[in-house]
Amino acid sequence: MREKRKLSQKQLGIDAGIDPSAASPRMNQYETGKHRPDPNMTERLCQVLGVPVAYLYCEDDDLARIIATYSKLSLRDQKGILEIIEQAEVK
Amino acid sequence: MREKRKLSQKQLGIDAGIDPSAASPRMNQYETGKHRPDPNMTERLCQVLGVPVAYLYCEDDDLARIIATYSKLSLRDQKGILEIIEQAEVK
DNA sequence: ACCAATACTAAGGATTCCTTAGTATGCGGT
DNA sequence: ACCGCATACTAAGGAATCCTTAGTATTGGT
Repeated sequence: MREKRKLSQKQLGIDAGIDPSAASPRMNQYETGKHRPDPNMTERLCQVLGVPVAYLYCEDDDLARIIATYSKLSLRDQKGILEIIEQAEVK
Repeated sequence: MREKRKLSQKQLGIDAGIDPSAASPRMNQYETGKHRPDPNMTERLCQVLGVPVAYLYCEDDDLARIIATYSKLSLRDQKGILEIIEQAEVK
């Protein structure tokens, strides 16, 4: 017996702390764009999905990629990136 | 005669399209955290301030700094940063 | 001290979201 | 094909949040 792979809308909401009886409609309203999650819920959904909140607010795909990648690097590598970009700034 | 340097809360709001008679209290409510701007207003405020929306949603100060700095680099330098961070990813 | 500009607060009307109830669609098992 | 269940989706009203109006407090310049 294995676990399910894909997370349903409803289950994602439940994992983010929504009452199970309300999770399905709410998540659907988010996905269809009828409503938007408030900041707290946005935070929790991102935690479940494993992406930084900032990732959701990027029109720039390259920047989105940088954010997602950066957030998974070791602290050491993160600091390295920071230094490099600050070099570029003054260059 | 020179222009003013610092942007008041109110003026920032006006520049972002808020009715001048309401700009001061609204901006203050945002700055003090009593209320939060809706997504459209967030977008406009960021445009006026010249920062990407993602910048506001960073708890991680280093990442915030990266986002702000990156967004002001030349396209050429931006691509360079992207390559470097993708190197780090697989390393 | 005075004035003007800025910062801030309270309270209610306006707007948006969340919940409840329910319908529709997709899909595996028989 | 039919049934049963899980998932996806919608409507509508109560609940929560925001925006506006009116006003007070604070700061900075002369």
